[in-house]
This record gives sequence, structure tokens and C-alpha cells, in this order.
Amino acid sequence: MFKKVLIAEDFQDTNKGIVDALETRLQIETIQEELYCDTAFNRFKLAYDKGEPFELLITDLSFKETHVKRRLTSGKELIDAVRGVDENCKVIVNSMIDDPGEINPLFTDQKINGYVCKGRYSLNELVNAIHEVYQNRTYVSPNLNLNAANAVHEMDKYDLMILKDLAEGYTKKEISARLKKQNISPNSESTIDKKVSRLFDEFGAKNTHHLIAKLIKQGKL
Amino acid sequence: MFKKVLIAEDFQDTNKGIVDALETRLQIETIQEELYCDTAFNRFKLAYDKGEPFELLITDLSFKETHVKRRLTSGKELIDAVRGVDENCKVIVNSMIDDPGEINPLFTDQKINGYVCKGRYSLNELVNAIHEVYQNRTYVSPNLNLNAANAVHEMDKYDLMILKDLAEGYTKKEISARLKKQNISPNSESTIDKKVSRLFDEFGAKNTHHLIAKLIKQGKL
DNA sequence: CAATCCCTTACAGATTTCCGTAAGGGATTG
DNA sequence: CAATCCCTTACGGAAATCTGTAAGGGATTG
Repeated sequence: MFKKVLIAEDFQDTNKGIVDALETRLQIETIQEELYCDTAFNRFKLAYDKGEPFELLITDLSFKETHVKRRLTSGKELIDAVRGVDENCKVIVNSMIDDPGEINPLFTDQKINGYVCKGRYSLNELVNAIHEVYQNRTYVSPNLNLNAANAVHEMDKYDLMILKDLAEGYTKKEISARLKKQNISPNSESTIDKKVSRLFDEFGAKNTHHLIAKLIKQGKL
Repeated sequence: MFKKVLIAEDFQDTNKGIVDALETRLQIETIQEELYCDTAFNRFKLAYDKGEPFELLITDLSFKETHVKRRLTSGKELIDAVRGVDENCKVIVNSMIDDPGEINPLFTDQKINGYVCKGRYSLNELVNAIHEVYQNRTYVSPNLNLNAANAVHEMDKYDLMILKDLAEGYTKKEISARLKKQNISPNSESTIDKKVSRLFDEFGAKNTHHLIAKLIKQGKL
């Protein structure tokens, strides 16, 4: 079994649950937990340089923003950074996200080894995932089937992201800037304009106020 | 200290972390965890009827939907149900939500005793919260200031009327015209501007999009 | 290969929002 | 009565929204 495992997860209580399970059910010797992507990466790099690398990284995808400016702010970035240091380290993602469309790229692009969808029995799942990954197999939460990734939504993930930001008071200019910073494309103000305008037609809204109100009332936001 | 505590939280790993903390740091004798609102309520009711009631309920607000149809699907509903059985049981909510506008009603309407915002150090907070609540005080995560929403400045009919129109996509010019036609005063565009701006401050909204979204989510629109 | 479609982007103009300043009127108070 | 406060209203400027036009690129098709 793995001897050195690093956990990045910003919910302290969740974190504690994972550590406990790993200790008691897998007898892993060294378990380090970090609450921030940055510190997690630093610890990873340090251990690698010392010649005592971590063998497995368990990370969430989303980390709450803090007042402190951080270089790494998402699990995705952390994985990229880690991959840049050590190609061979196993990675298991443990997140709430259950959209196959978002998870698939993690395997194809980020080369992760396992995905556990946070939920009622995720702790058991995580233990299974670690077993599988240790034996060089991949693991995916059984309750989500990555095959049926193409459910026809009226609003795709991109639209939803924009609408959520708008509903939180961000301007299209700010949203455009954010998308650029996160290397998400398309990201021009013009395209955002177009996307939202199309939603006006689809949902029969007069303007953004109206659209936001409708979507929230429909539970889609 | 409390002797019987019930935890409702659908993330098994989070759950585990809480249980662990409660056991080791508070020496609570009986800790029951449930992953569903329904089963949590059943357990609560059963214990109450037996004359061995729970003294404290710790619950999340949102629970993932499942294929199984459930009578209770949110923490709010669970709290209501519990309150219907035992008025005296303490309730602490442990959730990701950090919008004071959503949290305040929990105290005023649901009569909860504590609120802990899930985050990096929420486990420590939860322990503090339990201490406070045990001594008949209320607890609120310090990082979110309920003051912004604490002066629950009731929106009057006039504000409500304007906001509803805005949410339906009317411009302030149109609203002003309508008010004039209906002989409702004040009715100038300028006054409408001012009224809405004041609501930005009161509800901590960045702009109209934000304000509408907040109010609808709070059920005030 | 050319025609076509679709998506992204830039840009421009009209409208709307947002925010500050300021004037006027009514009510209250010392 | 004067001073003050609050509410309404007008106005102006900066920023944002909304809409239309147009150019360019990639993918598809015949």
C-alpha cells in the first residue's frame, strides 16, 4: 500500500474524516493534510526534492477564496503543478461535482487516476479507489456514468457559469476578465453578450434582470 | 455537556470528521449520524417518544437528491419537523452558505441556536459553537457579519412593487411612467433610482442583478 | 476546392444603470 | 422664526447593457 499520501481539501472536517479512514483502514504511514492548494504544492515539491516523494495526492477541485492572494486556487491547477514536478504520482480527485462533462477532461487531460464523487458513501468509495489506483487501475464513482455525458440541457455549463456571476453582481467586463485569467475560452465580452442575448430568446426574458429572476424562480440558478 | 447528539449530513467523510471531533474533544456519549433528512427525523422522533430525546441536532442545509423519493429533502424542512416534535432541542446548522440574508431567517423563523459556515477551520468553530449553545447562547461564524442583514429593514410595499417590476424586466423609466399613470407618488425616475440604491446598501448588493437574485433566494420577491 | 454554416470577436451607437450634486418643499424642533 | 432633517425631483457624467453589423477562422459538405 502507499506509504506517503498528501491530502488537499479545504474543509477541515472532511479532511479529518479522510485522514481517519486512511489511517485506520489502510494503514498508511505518512498522511499530510493541507487546506490550501499553494501549501499543498509546496509540501509536495519539498518532499520530492528531498527524495521522499508523495506517492498519492487526494485533492478536491474547488477551494474557497481567501483574502490572501494565492498562486494556485483550484484543484485543477494543483494537479497541473504536481504533474509538472512528478509525472508518476497518483492522483485521486474527491469532489462534489457530478457532471461527466467536467470530470472526463480530468482523466484525458490531467491524467488523474481516480475520481470519487463526494456523497453519502464517498468514504467507502475513497478507500476502494485507493486500492484500485494502487494496483495501477483507474477508479470512477459508480453512481455517475461517464458515458452518458451528453444530456441535453437548455443551458450548458458555460451559460450557467456566466449567469451565476451576473446574479452575484459581476459585470460582463469582470466576467470576461476572469475567464481570461482562468484560460477559459470563449471569453470575450462580445461573446458573453451574445450568449446571454440568446438566453433572453430561449427563456422569453426582456433583459438580464428578468432572466435572472426567472431562472432563480425555476431553480435553475 | 450534551449527552445525546444527532448529526444530519450527507457527506460521509465530513460526517466522520464531525463525529470524531465530538467524541475526542467534547466527550459526548451518544452521537448518531444520519445521511438523509428523513432517517434523521425518524431517529429523532423515535428517541423522543422513548423518553430519551436528543439534546442537539447538527444539520447541513442542502442534501443531494437521490433516486429515492423523500419527504424531507432539505435541512430547513428537517429543522421544522424537529421543532414540531421538540421545541427545546438545540439546533446548530453547518453549511457552506455564507449569505447573511439567507442565514438570518434561520435564527428568526427556525429558531436555530448556532450557525457554522463550512470552511477551513469550521471544525474548531463547531466545537466552540457547541460550547456556546450548551450554555444557552447563540453562535454565529465570526467571518460572516450578520450585521449587514441584521437590521432587517423591511422593504415597504413601494420598494417591493418596484423590485417586482424590475425583476420582470421593466426599466426604471417604464416603472416611473406606470406610477404616474396610476397616480402613485412618488414616481420620478430619480426617486426610484434612490430607493433601489438604498436597497443595495441594506442588502449588500453590488447592483440590481445582485439585489434581485438575493431577494428571490430569500423568498422576499 | 469552393460554398456554407457556425462560433468568436471587435466595434459602434442607443439606451439604461449607477452615483453624485443640488434645489425645493414639508415636518419637526429649539 | 430659523435651523434642521428628510424626502422628492432634476440633472449630468461615467459605466454598463443591449443590439446590430461585420470580419475572420474552423468545420462540414457537396
